[in-house]
Amino acid sequence: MAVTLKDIARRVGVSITTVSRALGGYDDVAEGTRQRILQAAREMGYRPHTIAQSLRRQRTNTVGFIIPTAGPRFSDPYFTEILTGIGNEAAEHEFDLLVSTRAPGAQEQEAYERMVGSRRVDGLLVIRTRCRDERITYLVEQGFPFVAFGRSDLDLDFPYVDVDGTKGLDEATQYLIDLGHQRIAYISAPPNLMFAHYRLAGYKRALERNGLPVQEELITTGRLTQEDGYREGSRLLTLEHPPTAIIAANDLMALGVISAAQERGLAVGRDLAVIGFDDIPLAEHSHPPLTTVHQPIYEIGKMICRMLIQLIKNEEPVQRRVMLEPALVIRESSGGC
Amino acid sequence: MAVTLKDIARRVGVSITTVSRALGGYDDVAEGTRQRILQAAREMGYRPHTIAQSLRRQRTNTVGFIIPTAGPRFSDPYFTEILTGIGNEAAEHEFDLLVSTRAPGAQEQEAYERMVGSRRVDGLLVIRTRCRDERITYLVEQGFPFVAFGRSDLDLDFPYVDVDGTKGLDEATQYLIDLGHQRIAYISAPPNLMFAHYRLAGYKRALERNGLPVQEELITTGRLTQEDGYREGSRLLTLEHPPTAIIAANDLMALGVISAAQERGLAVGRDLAVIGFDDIPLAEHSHPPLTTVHQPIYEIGKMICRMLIQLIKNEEPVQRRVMLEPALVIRESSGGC
DNA sequence: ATTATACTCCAAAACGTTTTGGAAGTCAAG
DNA sequence: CTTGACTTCCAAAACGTTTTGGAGTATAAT
Repeated sequence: MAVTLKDIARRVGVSITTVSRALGGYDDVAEGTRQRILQAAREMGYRPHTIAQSLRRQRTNTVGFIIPTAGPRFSDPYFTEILTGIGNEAAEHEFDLLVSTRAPGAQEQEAYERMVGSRRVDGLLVIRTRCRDERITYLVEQGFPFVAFGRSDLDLDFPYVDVDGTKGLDEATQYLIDLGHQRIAYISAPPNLMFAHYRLAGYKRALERNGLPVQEELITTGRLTQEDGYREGSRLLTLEHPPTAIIAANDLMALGVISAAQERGLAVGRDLAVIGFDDIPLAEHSHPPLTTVHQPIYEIGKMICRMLIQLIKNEEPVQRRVMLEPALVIRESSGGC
Repeated sequence: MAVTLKDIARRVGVSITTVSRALGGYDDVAEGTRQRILQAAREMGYRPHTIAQSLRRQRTNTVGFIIPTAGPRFSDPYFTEILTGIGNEAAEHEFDLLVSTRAPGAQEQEAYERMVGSRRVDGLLVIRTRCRDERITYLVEQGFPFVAFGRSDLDLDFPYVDVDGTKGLDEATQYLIDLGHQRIAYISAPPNLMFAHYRLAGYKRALERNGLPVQEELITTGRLTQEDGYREGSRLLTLEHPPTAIIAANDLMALGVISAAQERGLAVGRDLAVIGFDDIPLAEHSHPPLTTVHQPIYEIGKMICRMLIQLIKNEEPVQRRVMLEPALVIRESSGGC
């Protein structure tokens, strides 16, 4: 059986209270007693019973994270990276991480209600914010602590971190225009995702600023998978007047585009420029290496987790809205280097 | 404030016990009373306090999963997929999932001790078993329920699921030999990983069976990243007598090899055959599509999670050792189709 | 010698459940 | 009218902590 405060108390010949206070570092226990207690605890291999602590303190020291998956064979490396960030930061603060994996929809909403209602976690992390995001409405309504990765179109005040996707796509587009490209296609993200709009806006803004037409036939949408990138890339390349450059809303789709181009015998970087977004590790070692808009995914994971924990502990006034600058990382897939 | 059994009891005019029993579905509460209680619970939005339940029942209904990461920018899609499997299966059984992310080493061991000692989880999932795996020794020693993905070289009896890597690599190698390849290189995994040995053994077995020499210069090792695949691939291709085929211990490295080959102007599938292992979704849509040894990662995640939950509930006699057959998926990267 | 001040300690309550071991009440059978 | 068997209910203990509000004792100040 696991050893409890009671066991230590009995062995040292002292009350449970005193053991608790000695271990808790309070100064109302004599130095000698404290030593005997610490020693006994060590010898007996005492570990506090987290569940009991949580119940009593009304604090679980746990953050929740519901990963919005897309089907069973879901394997976006993006999520591993952000999860690593979140997990490592949580560990640093001695917080645990409760994870759920649910595809967006009713079951996902239920998962949120479960986590909030059952009081298993002190706060939640929301990623990939959506238009009229019900998760956010719900959490704000419940007054439940959370931090989001991504802004919202709801008129609600909540803490978030985001990357300026408009700027990122503007820069990427401008870079291609500067290289002389006139027909630049864009594979956008599902329109219910907030970032889809920001990035699309950046693309359009750059075109317009340079007096280039925004052509509907060059704008398409994919579900952020490599497969969709491949499919949409193929479509674009078989257009009567195919684009000379393709930007994808994320790296995975950009990699799909590269496959599509290579299958057609095009040399990516020479015959066709390709740019992605995210800068997942895969991007650096693709062939050719992918030009992409870098966002510090791991750091963002750490950051939102840190902010949430601050919020929970209501420590120092948290910076509630963090906007990060993306950076265009130029590699070979865009040519011109 | 959250509503408790006490609140319902007061409102319905009945004891806490009765409320608990009504909600728990016991048959010692009158039908009328039960209805009034259920109704009140619904109206008041009652949600059981999981922590309190756990404390009382001495069961957390939570499984733990410590992801062995490799550095901050860790983003192996393999882990997202297995996590999705685990998470979805857990949800089906109304179990929660507590995740930690730790690089192998002292901190990882501590994470295990924390999870076990603090009694926050009812069982653990161990993946990527290692030689003389301390995690396994520890868990067996503690008598703590767990299920592993991967066998062990320890003389211990524990439940696991594994894929026959020897067979997988044997088949892959044989396939290349049948295509006429004589110089087949192999990029192995870090030797502390159990699967590294099984796969390597399969490679050697096939060579020997066919009377081909096992050449040290054609066997190398990478840390399972695309980067290492690229590096080792480059090295192999600049050998005086370069191989005509390269097998990598996982898909990510195989993708790195493809990059290395293409950079040298080799047409993968024609000038060089490449085969991976895992069959991550990325493999299907690379260019050219990657021939690889398929293992059902998502299903394995579900399976080990299901087995663990059975173990915890000590339901039906669990099948303790599951060995899955891998299947060679032939795509273009290996040529010959 | 009294009072004040530290210093150590602890009993008991509380967190929200589940479970045990009856206590009432009702009803049919003897 | 008793007895026994059901049915329906509940008080209290327990799970392992933390925290509150003192109690007791020794020491210092008056």
